[in-house]
Amino acid sequence: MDFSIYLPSVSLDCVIFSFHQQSLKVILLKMRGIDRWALPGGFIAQDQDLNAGASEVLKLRTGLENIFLRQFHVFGAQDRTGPEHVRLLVKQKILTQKEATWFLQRFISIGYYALVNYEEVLEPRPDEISEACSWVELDAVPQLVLDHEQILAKALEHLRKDLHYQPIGLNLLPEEFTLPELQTLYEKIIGKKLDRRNFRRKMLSHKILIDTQKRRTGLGHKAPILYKFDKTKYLEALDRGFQSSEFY
Amino acid sequence: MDFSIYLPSVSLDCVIFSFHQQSLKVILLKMRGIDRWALPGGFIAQDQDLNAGASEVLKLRTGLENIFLRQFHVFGAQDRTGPEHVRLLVKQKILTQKEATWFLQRFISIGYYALVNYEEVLEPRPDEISEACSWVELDAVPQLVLDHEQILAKALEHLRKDLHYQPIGLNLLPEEFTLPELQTLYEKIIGKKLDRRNFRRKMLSHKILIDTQKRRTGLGHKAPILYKFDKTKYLEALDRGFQSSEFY
DNA sequence: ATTAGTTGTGTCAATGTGACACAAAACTAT
DNA sequence: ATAGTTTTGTGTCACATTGACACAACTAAT
Repeated sequence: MDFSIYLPSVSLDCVIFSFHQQSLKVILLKMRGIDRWALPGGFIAQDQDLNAGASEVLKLRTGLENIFLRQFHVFGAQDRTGPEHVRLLVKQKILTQKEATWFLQRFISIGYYALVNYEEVLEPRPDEISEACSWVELDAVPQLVLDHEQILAKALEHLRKDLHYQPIGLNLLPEEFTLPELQTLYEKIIGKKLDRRNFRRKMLSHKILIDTQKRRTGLGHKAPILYKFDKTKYLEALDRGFQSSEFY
Repeated sequence: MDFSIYLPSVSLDCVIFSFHQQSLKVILLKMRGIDRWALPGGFIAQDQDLNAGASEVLKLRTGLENIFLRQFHVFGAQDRTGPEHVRLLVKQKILTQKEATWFLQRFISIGYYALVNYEEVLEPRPDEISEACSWVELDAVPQLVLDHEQILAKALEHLRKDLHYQPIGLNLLPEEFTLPELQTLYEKIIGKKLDRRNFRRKMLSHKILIDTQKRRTGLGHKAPILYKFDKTKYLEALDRGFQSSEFY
């Protein structure tokens, strides 16, 4: 592997969220030779835009393109990377000496979070230095390498904040979904239960949902209405941001 | 100047805001040999934390320490930097050939914004490749180099958003200030006029202001009350963030 | 003293929020 | 079929917040 095509000192890490079976999940990679997991990451080619680099990482791991992807923070502590793991990988001949030199640099890492549709991701794909790649439930995240736990926590924090301004769900839910499902998504993100009736009222007030006139059956109780997003209005809300009173 | 102490590929730019004579200002540097201005920026030493690097830039330009400073975005377009200006500086012998090599790298730039008290900044200080450094009114910003206009615009956008969650003013206003002054600050940031009475009501409801029992006189009209921030509550509000209803 | 310009306080209607109750629908077990 | 279980859709009501105002009080200049 030739790393000279990449910008030195700069890496990026992606927190890839999805929502499946009523729980929030992220993609993690199991590192070789160490009992720790990591966020999928990568580097930026010399001739590549930063955001394009992030898209590439995403494509590599999920096979998806044109996904909701957002920069949220740069992690730049001087001691955020450590040589131990790299040395181990050399000893186990997973990395060559030359490759190790690259990884032993000091990196700052640009954190991105992505929102993807679980169903559309066929099989998360690992890279050279990891032996597995899979979806992990947010409240069952194992020990991570380096500062990746901080990165994950910060991503969630930003996602939570962004919820105040923006609609969410288009990228995380299937084409059609019920309001209770959307509510669960919100609850998982903000970490607390919401009142059904108030949630419905507020959500419908945004006028970004379309009643498909269909219902989800087979659940052993009253069949909830299937909605889909009004994409035009959704995207409009996404960059205009909703609510906010006279000033804040 | 020896640049080998710095991390390659990485630079940072600071949008330093202050509020003076009822208007928002930023510090800009007049570039040598070209009729353009730039945001104060810098690089990160190999053994320095990223945020420490930003603090250092701030200290260098304003003389201030412990200032409100926040990362807001990374600018990483492949073509965001250009060789023309650097070549000119070499021709004019402002930069040596070796120094030029450093500047001709591709950089990603981490954007920071800072909020400082105008009064406490003695005299903004220029660097080697700039001939002047001064406060410029936000609506009188001249042509800037590279993508600095975008950086400035994005900084303002973030400042505006952050206003929704956070108190502001402690870093921008003098120790004591009047409510109309605070209101003008808000108006300049969000770019529109606010209703005096509603502004006062909302601001006081946050309970972060202390009535100093003094008034500002000499204005030719009713003397407004001087307030100061309750620092404890202010800082608490800063990291807890105020308002936000049941979910968003 | 009068005037001009602003500030502090208060009111009121409209809207939004939080806390609830109840009936309707779909499946299950009998 | 019928009754029971569960969860959904709808609606109400008190309370808080918001946006749009009117008025009196105060300071300096004339």
